[in-house]
Amino acid sequence: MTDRPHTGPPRMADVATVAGVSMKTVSNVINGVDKVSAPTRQRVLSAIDEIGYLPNLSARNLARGRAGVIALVVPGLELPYFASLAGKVVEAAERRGWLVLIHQTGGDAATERAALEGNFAQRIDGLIVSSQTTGPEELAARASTVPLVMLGNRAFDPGTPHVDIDNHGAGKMAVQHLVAGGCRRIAMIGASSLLAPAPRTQGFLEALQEHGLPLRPDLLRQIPENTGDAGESATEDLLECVDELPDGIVAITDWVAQGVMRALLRHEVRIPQDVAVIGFDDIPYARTYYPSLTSIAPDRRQVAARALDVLDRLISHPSDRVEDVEARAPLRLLVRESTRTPS
Amino acid sequence: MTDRPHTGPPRMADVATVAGVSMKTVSNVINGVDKVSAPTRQRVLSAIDEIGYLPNLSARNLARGRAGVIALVVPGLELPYFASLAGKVVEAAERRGWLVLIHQTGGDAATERAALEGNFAQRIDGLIVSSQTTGPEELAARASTVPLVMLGNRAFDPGTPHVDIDNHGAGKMAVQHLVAGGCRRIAMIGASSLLAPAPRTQGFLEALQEHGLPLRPDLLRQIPENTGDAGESATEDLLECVDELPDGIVAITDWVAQGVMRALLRHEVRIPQDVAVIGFDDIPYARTYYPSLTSIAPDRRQVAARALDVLDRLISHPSDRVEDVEARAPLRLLVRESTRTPS
DNA sequence: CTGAAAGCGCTTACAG
DNA sequence: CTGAAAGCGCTTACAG
Repeated sequence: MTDRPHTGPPRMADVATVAGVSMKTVSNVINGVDKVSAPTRQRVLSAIDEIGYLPNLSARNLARGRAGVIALVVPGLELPYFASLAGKVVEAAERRGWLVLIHQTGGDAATERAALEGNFAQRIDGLIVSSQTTGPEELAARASTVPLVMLGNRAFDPGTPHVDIDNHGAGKMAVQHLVAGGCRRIAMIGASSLLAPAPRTQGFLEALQEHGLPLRPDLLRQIPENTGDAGESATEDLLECVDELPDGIVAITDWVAQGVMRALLRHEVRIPQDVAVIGFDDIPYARTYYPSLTSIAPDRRQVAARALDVLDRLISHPSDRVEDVEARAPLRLLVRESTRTPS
Repeated sequence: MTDRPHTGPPRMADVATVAGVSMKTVSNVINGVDKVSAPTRQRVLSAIDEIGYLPNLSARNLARGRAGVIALVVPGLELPYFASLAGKVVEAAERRGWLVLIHQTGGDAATERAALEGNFAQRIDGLIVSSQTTGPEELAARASTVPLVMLGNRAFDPGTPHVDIDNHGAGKMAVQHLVAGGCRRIAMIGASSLLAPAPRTQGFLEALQEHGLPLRPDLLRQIPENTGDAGESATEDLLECVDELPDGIVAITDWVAQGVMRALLRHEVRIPQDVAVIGFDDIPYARTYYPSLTSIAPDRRQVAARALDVLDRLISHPSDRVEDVEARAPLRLLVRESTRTPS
């Protein structure tokens, strides 16, 4: 052990002493700024290893004028979808040297607005927001200049950096899968208004048409919020009001789908024999429901990685044109017990 | 707007200028160290408000010799139990001025060991570990001196700071609830070995005895890991091997309970009419299963708050006696559809 | 209570 | 490529 005239954890100066170089060189090796000759580089790396040096990020960030922290704003980690997403974001951020401040709004609009403005207990360098309630209006009203990336399936103005999935395609994909399994009367729980159909509903409608299936307005149900409870009561309602049962149900999210399945099971409707059910998001528990739930979802790891790519870019080059900073994650269909496969 | 000879976000020096005091006084007001006269204090607070000052935590932490970061080590945010726990820890930490580095081990033993040693990409001031796999042996082998608080239902050596629930009491409570609902043949999925029963199993056994119910070894099932799959196959096994069905099942976790319910439903066993099911943890989705799951769990907010109390203490007073740093969170029984209530 | 100043451990022009 | 030094924005003895 080389003795250092210093108590406490090793500092960059200690590395420099051990390696017999200047701090500048150590810094160069660590941050890969200037070129360092291979042998020098090796000596520095050995010294780092020998004394167990770990950069002091407080000092680094102070010198760089950064916080080293990005915030992830979600309704809450109680919701498996956001929890899983947060896990992927944390991982992707760790790889890029960011620390993630997870901020839970509890779905509260005021809390969310404050978060959009970057009002946290600490300074942050950037912001990722995944929310059901933030839309174009809220974003237009934003005053903060903290770089922001939106996540999720809301429609945004063209100028908003966001990572999204192909919702139109997802809606089509759901119908196609149900039709392939033999469904002909397909309902949608959590559809948007037909007057201004959201992309997923649009895809749903388009696929019906492509397969020559009639549009039955009474099988399209709007719900006040995308929760299990809302899905359950909408399905109860559907079961009572409709003269003939649907043979397939597209639920706007997996969570809603679970409510749908609860209602069906309570009415002793068999899944998928009587009614097939498909959701979106692939929440962790979709695969452990009974029956397990077929779902359409992007690879969340990819969503997180793209969001961080975009955010990194916005932080490093604030002047980048926003048109370039949209990204779409590819979709996967995860077939499980709640739907029939083509025979 | 007061003009400042400075670009970038306002600094403490700017607050001092505006308030007409020294930086020391501003610091005193913010950190509440020395007494500051009420009028001075007011002037400082107004100045902070006026120029929108937010302390630079990198600078503060650098000066204090802290990282300002604690790590939370969990298997993964895909698991609703740990996700929910992480949410509570993040909230409790935010209130105390800590930033939480969430580290997911994926259940990997080597990754977990590295985390126990505090080997992260960044320096941390303390560590909270919630894990199914870390036990007394791993902790005894620990070399790091980074303050650590363990969370969860494992048995630890007396010297380990940890926040726990009364597992023995939880086991008893589960049986008592089932018995109150009329159950007489009670099984346990995820029991520990009878040779060295863990507290929860012990409580289970004790409660059986207190109610004069015989111990039926074939109704006690060990499982390799606490997952839905393991619970499902153990229950399948139980249903096939046993001559008479149990009328109540205690599952070691809610996740396991879900597997139990899957197996029961598949065999067209009615819940709770034929078999009542109770789990532990109150994972977010327990209440949306069909049938919704009765569960015993602590208030996770309290668990998180206590863990941070303990960790705060360990960080501030490293010499504190460890006997003082254990904490137990009170239990709640959440009665739902999967069990019968006393008639 | 207040002020001037050193120091935390980095990064980064700047001069060699 | 290297070195000496200023500066990031705080905290905290220290002298008043």
